[in-house]
Amino acid sequence: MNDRIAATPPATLAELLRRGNVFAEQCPSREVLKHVTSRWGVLLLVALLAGTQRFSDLRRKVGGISEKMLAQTLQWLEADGFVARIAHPVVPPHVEYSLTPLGIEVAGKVEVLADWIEFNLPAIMAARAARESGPD
Amino acid sequence: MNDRIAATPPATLAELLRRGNVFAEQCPSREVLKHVTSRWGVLLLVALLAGTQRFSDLRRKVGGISEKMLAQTLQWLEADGFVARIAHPVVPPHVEYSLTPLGIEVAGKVEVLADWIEFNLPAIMAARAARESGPD
DNA sequence: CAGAATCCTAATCGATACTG
DNA sequence: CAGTATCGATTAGGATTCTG
Repeated sequence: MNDRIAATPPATLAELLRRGNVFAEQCPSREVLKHVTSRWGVLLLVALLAGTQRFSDLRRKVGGISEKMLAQTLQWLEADGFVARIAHPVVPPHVEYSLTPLGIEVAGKVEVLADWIEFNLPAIMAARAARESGPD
Repeated sequence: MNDRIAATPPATLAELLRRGNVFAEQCPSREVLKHVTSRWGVLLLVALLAGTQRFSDLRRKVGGISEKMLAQTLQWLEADGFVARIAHPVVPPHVEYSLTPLGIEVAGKVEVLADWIEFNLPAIMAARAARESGPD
């Protein structure tokens, strides 16, 4: 990755940002992060934590997702090595999606974030309300 | 929140997805998640972990961000209670942004995710390469 | 059933210019 | 300096149709 900032030794994204470098946008990780944190990426990853599922299962489970977005997001995640796709060559096509070991890990991180937000929603909404009415 | 699924007792997003409900899209947490995982939201949160900073500092530090997006994203995060904005009423305007306690927490989760990706990029790229050439 | 292809709309983003 | 306003370009995303 980042050829031009390769000199910086042990740099996580966080490190880079703290230092002031931050042209990490030309780094592949930006792309991966985008897939993972995309609207449907988050939901699909968490949904797939429940185990192997078929295309239509996911479509039903995730809800408002269109076929197009489902297919596209699955392809992103597959290309990133997070999702494994297994197509059974039977007459009515049967394809199963599951998380790879790598995918299980990211999905875990995403789930932590999503759950934190869900859990802290009351506090968040409270802070929002307090700001609106309170300290004008 | 979610009036219609209020019956479900202790439901995290993950729980909802695993069960098959998942119409969490009409839930405020979807919005918060969107702000937090947005392209610039991620970067700003992590950047702000370094401490209080001014508008132009953030603009410089985050890099490719436009003024518009910086202002907008900061407003989102402020409205969600993650960022505190302090404007000093001096002649050349001086405004400082920092994370609230709540913001420090989410930023931490986001940082974990971002760092995981950064750290595992080699493995991700390897998986990608292997799939392209290998098991046709 | 799984998905590719097409078309189309609405939202997003970025650059520029302007204001207090 | 710290924004807001506006506009054009890009993109995400949805609905529909078609195929193996």
